Amino acid sequence: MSRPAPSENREQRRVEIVRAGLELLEAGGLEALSLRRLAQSLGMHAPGLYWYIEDKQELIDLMARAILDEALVGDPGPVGRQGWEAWLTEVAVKMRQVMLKRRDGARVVAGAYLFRTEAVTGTLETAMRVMEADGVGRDMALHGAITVMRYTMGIALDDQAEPPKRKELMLQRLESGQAFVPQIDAERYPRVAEVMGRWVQQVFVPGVTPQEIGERHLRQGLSLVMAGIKSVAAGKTLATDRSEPKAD
Amino acid sequence: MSRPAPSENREQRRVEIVRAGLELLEAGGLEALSLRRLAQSLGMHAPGLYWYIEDKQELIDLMARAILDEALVGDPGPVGRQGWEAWLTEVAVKMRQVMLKRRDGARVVAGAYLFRTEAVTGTLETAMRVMEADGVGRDMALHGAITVMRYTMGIALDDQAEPPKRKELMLQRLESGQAFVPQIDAERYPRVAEVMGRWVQQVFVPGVTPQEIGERHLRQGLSLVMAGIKSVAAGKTLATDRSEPKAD
DNA sequence: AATCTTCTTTAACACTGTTCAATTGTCAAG
DNA sequence: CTTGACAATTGAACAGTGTTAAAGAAGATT
Repeated sequence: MSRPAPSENREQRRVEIVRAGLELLEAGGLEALSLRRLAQSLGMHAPGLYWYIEDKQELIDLMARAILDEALVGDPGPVGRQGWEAWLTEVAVKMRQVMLKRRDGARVVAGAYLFRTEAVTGTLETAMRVMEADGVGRDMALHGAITVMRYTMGIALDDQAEPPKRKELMLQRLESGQAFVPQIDAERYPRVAEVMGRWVQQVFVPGVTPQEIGERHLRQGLSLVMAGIKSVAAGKTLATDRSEPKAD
Repeated sequence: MSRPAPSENREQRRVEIVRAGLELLEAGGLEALSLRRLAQSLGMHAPGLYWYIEDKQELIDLMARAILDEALVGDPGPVGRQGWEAWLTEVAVKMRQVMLKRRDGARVVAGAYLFRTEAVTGTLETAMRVMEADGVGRDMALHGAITVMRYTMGIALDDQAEPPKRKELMLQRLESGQAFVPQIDAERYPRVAEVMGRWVQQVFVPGVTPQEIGERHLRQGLSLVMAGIKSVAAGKTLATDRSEPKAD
């Protein structure tokens, strides 16, 4: 009945709440993250949470920050002979990883207005430093780094968007060993059907998890973006351009 | 009391429901999209909707499809001397536009598992056709086109992620003519702060709407991706690589 | 005239986030 | 010791959500 520890620090309890929230998320996805359930898992009742957080939205923001921090905080930047390309790629892969680790993790991060986190800013700064040292222009550097992160977000979201129903159906077809024809009309869309069909084959390569396939896809998309950065930076076609992403 | 028209086609009513849903979305965002409100706007009661849709999720899927169709259906492909680069860019811009037109439109599209829509497949097919004709390899073409779309999704989401609170605060500062220092620690993140500060200035250029700024940003990000595609396609460094995005 | 099918409503269930007043436990001052 | 003040928590309630089950109305079919 009586909570015995009133001397605890508030901030400390806050991170405990966030941690519990993340556990709930990991277990049951976003829809399982209700304040009552969260409170119960902490041995208290829902309204009590409002002493620590303003909103459910604030809780989600904090959770999003925690997720991103897990990937970004303490990153040393490129090590040894590692170029900014390889490093940025690894950072993106790590971001994807921590988001996909939790069910709906990507949605949580996307739902919060995340891109002004301390950790993200730090990573951007590091990226700019090493890119500038490599001859990439200032604006181009920041612009490129932001592009990389946004692309990573987009792809992670898409990775997790697949609703459970469809996932089950896929597994069923896979187990029953069916021919697995992707539902693409080969008559009308021959090119897409052909390539998709070929890609789908590779899902069956044993020993390769869907995780790895998604990661490989991310890496390939990133290689496009990176190549674009280098190519444009070398040609200086964008250098005189004033780029202006959303301000805050 | 009594609905007089029983001879209506079910599919027809379905699209009416979707249209009403989109209107509701446009007016009040995702949180205003409740089944009761939707039913009321159609002159019926919430449970009646379940004769037409399975789920609220299905409704959202249909709405997402409708939004994307608005941007993609009937697109003629590159016209005249327009190259695939310029065309794909316009397609992406249009996608962003129809999503941002509705409040939370991007979130709706992202929430549905959208990337197997007929319209999207058609656009991918067209993209592949023109890109192949320009010497881009098959896999590279599809991969590049998908990358463009995913990046567009990511950026649209970010555009709409800004919570109302923060938007108000920004407007307040803007109106009060304050110095508008972006909350970035210039000591620790000098590069980011410098460039961001410069970018933010441009928000004040009169006659330029936030819409246009966001669009310009999208175009710039896309130019990176496009440059990447061309550069990699020319160098063939990815040609022998087996790219394998998520299968379905 | 009775049955079947297609829609629609009423009532209810189990939830949700959130607010408000009342209540505890703890420590310091009178 | 008692009295407040304060931090932390509870119970009850509100307005709303998606969803289900059963009942009802209207036409078409038999």
